[in-house]
Amino acid sequence: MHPLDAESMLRDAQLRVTRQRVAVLEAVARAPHLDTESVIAAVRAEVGSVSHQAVYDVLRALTEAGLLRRIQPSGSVARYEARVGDNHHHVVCRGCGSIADVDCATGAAPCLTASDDHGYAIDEAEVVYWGTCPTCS
Amino acid sequence: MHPLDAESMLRDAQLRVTRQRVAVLEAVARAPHLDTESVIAAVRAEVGSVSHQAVYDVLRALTEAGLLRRIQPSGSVARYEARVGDNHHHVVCRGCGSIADVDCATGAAPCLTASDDHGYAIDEAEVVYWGTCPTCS
DNA sequence: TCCGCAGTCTTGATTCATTCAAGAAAAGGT
DNA sequence: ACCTTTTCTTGAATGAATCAAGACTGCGGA
Repeated sequence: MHPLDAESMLRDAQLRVTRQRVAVLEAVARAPHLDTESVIAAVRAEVGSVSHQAVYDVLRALTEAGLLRRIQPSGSVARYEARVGDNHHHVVCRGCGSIADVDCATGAAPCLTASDDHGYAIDEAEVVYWGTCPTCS
Repeated sequence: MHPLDAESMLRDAQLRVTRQRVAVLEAVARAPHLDTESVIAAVRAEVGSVSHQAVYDVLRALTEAGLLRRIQPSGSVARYEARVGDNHHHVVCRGCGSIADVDCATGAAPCLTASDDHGYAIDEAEVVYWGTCPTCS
C-alpha cells in the first residue's frame, strides 16, 4: 500500500487526511489483527509521537467509516484489521491468542441465516473458531 | 430447578457445595445471559451478602467445570448462561445489547468446518448474529 | 462426632483498557 | 492567508477484572 492509497481512502470516506490517520491505516494494513497498543507503537515508529487518545479516536473513526474492522474475541483486547467488506471470519488460538483469517465456508453471505431470529433484524454473522495453533500444539 | 439439582450438579463436577455456588448456579439458570454485576445482585438477594471476588471466583470455577458458559460479545462485559453442552449461538442487538439464543442452523456440530483452518486444531465454532431487536426497531 | 486441611470466601488494593474533558493545533474551504 | 471545524494533546477518571493475604468452611478421615 502506497502512501497515496491511504490518503485517497481517507478522502473517499470524507475523512480529513492527517499523518496520524495515514500511519494508523498503513500500520493495520501491514500487520492485521493489531491491538491498540501495537498500533500506537507502529504509529510512533512512523510519525515520531502520538497520544494514546489520538490513536483511539482514529481507530474509532476509521472503523465507523468502514475502513477498518474491529474484532474482539472473548478475553482479548480490541484488535483491528484492514480487510473489510468481505465475509471472512477468524480462528483464535486458545493458547497464545494468535488469530488467522478464514474465508466463510458457506459462500458469500452464508451464516446470515439463523434457524430462528427471534424477530431480530440480522445484518451480520460473526464467526469465531476456537482451537490450538500449530505452534501451541 | 430445585435446590437439590444445583447441589448434585456441583457434586458431580467435583466441586464443593457452598451457598454462594448454589446461588450463582440457580441465578444464571433462572435468567440467562446475566452479566457479573447482575449475578452479584441476584446472589445477594438470595444469600444476604457476597463479595465481588467470590462471585468472580465462582463464575470462573463453574465455567471451567463446564456448568456455565461464558459469552462476551464485542463491546459487552462478560455474560454467563447455564445452557451448556449443546451447539447454540446468539443474536445480539446493536441497539440495546439484548441477547437471544439461536439454535445452530446447520445441525449438531455444523460450523466446525472452516474453509481453511491454517493448521489450527479447531474445537469450537462460536457464532454471533448482529442485528436489531424488535423493541429497538 | 470431632479434627484438620485444602479449597473458598472476605477485604482491600491494584491493574489496565478504554473513555471523558478542555484546551491547543492543524485541515481545508472561502 | 483566514476562519471554522475537526482532530490531536495532555491529564484525569472510569470500571471490569485480577491479585494478595488472611479468615472461614466444606467434607473426608480419625
